[in-house]
Amino acid sequence: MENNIGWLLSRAAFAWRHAVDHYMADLGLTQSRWIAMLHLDRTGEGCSQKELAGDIGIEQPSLLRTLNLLEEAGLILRKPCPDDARRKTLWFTEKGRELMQAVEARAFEGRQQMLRGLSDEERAVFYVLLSKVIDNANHISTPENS
Amino acid sequence: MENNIGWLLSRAAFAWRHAVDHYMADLGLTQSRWIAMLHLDRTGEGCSQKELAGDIGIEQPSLLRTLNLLEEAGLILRKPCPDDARRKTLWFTEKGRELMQAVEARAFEGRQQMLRGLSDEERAVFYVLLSKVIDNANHISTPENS
DNA sequence: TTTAAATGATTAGCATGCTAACTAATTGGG
DNA sequence: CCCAATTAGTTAGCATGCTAATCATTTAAA
Repeated sequence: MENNIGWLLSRAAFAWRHAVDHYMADLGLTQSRWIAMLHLDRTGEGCSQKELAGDIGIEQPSLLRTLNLLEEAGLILRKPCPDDARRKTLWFTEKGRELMQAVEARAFEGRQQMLRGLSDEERAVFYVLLSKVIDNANHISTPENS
Repeated sequence: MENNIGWLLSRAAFAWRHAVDHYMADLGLTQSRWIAMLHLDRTGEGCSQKELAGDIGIEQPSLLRTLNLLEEAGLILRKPCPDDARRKTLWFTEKGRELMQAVEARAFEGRQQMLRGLSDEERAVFYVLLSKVIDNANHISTPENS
């Protein structure tokens, strides 16, 4: 029933988030938070909020709320940027850096669970299909022509 | 990069919703609203809020907010159920029923756009993959073992 | 029959994502 | 050199989904 694919897609995304949250629960992290942490590690400490938001693929205000919570939780720090007074740079606290190990492990574990029963080939196909849908969506708002 | 599938999944779902909203914009309906309307049509007028929520696959409070908005917009009505004073039955208004035609057409159009470039076979595979992921997610909360 | 358990609707509040609009700081063009 | 345009961060508020808890009604058990 292809007229349910859109709905199925949103349910799958929700289910995935829910499942991963389950894996992270005892670390006290929700998905948006550990995603922000993983990306901060990948992008590199000292980056700006805008850079991090860009790398994650969300808008600045969306990230900002999450960063506030991570900062309150004592996992990250914001420091002024010496070169540009508008910018703030992002850093892990000791506590935050220690948590990363566990986060990485849980993320891996959760991902394996969610993709259980899918062959390597199926995973690759899944990746491609999702990319195509996203691409189609991105080419929708602009046209207006035809 | 299979370690991005989860993320890609959530982005695809978001992109889909966004794109469909774009198609429905001039009808003044957001996704949750037209989904509720399509399902009310499918489930059948006179059903209870609980039934409709179950058919859509969301929780009652999630649906309730949407129904309030649809009612305010004059598209649906809630009537008391003669058999059971706890229940309320759901009905389209004239205006709501008329809108359905357009909604159906737009939903079809949007879906085709989002699945553009995917063969029938790919669509089928996509459906199966999404179902598997959802199934995996549903079997995660329970274990706690091993 | 009288009271406890179950059920439908609601309310309250969390977790995300977004866009729009505002502030402060930097950059660039005249 | 000064004011306009751009940029980073932030605030405000919408759109969804959820769980937990409350209220009223119905059902079931003692």
